Amino acid sequence: MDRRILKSKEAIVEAFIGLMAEKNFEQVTINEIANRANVSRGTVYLHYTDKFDLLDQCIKFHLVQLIDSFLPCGVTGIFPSKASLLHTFQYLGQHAFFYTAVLTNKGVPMFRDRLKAALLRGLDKQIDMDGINRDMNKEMLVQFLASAIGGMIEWWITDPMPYSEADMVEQLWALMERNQMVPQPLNQ
Amino acid sequence: MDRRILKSKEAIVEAFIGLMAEKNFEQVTINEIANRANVSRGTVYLHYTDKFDLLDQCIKFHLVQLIDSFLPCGVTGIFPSKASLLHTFQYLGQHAFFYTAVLTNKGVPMFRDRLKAALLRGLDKQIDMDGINRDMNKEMLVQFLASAIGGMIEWWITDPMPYSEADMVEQLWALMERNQMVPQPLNQ
DNA sequence: TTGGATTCGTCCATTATTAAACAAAAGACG
DNA sequence: CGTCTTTTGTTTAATAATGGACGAATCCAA
Repeated sequence: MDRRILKSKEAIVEAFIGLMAEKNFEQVTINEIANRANVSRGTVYLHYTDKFDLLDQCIKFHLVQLIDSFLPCGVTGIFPSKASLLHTFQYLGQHAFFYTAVLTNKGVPMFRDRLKAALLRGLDKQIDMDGINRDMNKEMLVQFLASAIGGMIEWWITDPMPYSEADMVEQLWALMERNQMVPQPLNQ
Repeated sequence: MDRRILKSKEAIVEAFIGLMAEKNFEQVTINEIANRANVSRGTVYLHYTDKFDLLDQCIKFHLVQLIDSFLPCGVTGIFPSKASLLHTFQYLGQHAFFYTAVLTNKGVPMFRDRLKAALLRGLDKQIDMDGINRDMNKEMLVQFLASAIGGMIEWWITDPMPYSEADMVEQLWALMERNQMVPQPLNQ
C-alpha cells in the first residue's frame, strides 16, 4: 500500500484513539481528529465515510490482530500453545491504550459484544468436543467459555493490570486445558 | 506552507539528526535518511540538493532560532532582558540533541565557526561602545565576547549540562552587563 | 585490476493530500 | 422561537509524494 496512505491512517487512528481516551465517542469531531492527526479534513473522509466507520475499522483491525496473536497461522499448521497465549497478552499489554479506551468509553458499549463475538468464532474452531466435553451442548459451552475469557481480558485491561502477562497465561492456560480448548498434554 | 512539506521536512530533519548522533556525517547516506524518515528518496531530493544542503539548512534554521530566542523582535521594539536570555537557554536545552550532534560530530567541524559567526552578527548590533567600552577596538571586543559566549554555550551543551538554565542566566547576565552587551541597570 | 553491489542524482507518470469552497445539518444560546 | 456558530459531507484544481527507472559514480571484496 502507498506509504502516504499508511502514514495518514496511522496518524488519524492514533488521534482518534487519543481523543476517545479523553472524552466520549459522541463528542469527538472529525475536525478534532484531523487537527490532532495533522491531516487535512478531506483526508479523513478519503479513507473513512464517517466517524462510525473509523471506529468500526479500528475495532475490526484490532480484533483481527488479537485473534492472530493467538492463532498466527489460522486453521492450518501450528497449534496454539502457551507461547502463543503469552504473545496474546503481550499484544494486549502493548495496545492497552486502545482497549482501555474502547472498553471504558461510554459511547462505545458495543465493543464488549464484538470482542465476545470474535472469541466465539475463534473458540468454535478450536474446541475439542470429545472426552470431557462429549455430552455438552457445544453452543452453550462456547458461550460459557467466550464470556469467561472475555471477562478475564476486560478485567486485566480495565483494572490497572495487577498481574503480569506470564501470571495470566499460567492461570488461563490451565483453565483452557481443563476445558479442552487447546491440545491436551500428552501425559494424560 | 503546505502541510505536506512541513511534515516531510520535519521527518527528514529528525531522521538526519538522529543519524548524525549515531555516526559521522560522512557515512550518513540519503537512503538511510529516507528510510528512517519513512519518506521516498525522491522526496529528500525534492527539498534538498544533497546532504550538505540538508546539513546547511539545519544549521541555518537553528541558528536563526537561537538568535530569535534572545532578540525576539529583531532590531525594533523590546530590548533583551534576563527573561529573554532564559528563553535562550531553555531553547538550547530543548534542542540539546541537535546541538550535541553537530558540536560533537567529527564530520561537522565547521559548526563551531558558524555559531560564532551568528553570535558576532548579533553582538555587533547590541553592544554599547560608550562608557566602559569607549576606548576599545570594537572588532576585537566583539570577537572576544562572541568567543566567550560561544564557549559557554558549547561547554554547557557538550558537558551533560551540569548547571540549570537559571544558573547559566545569572552568571552570563552579569558578565554581559559588565561588558555593556545589554541595557545597563538604572541604578548605576 | 576486475566485477558486483550500493549509492547517487535525476527523471517520469501516477496517486494521495491539500486548501478552499459550498450547502445542509446540528448545536449553542439568548 | 430565531440567530449565530460549528460541524458535516462533498466537490474542485493545484501540488506534493510516491515508486520506479535510469546511467553514472563510488565502494568493496576477490
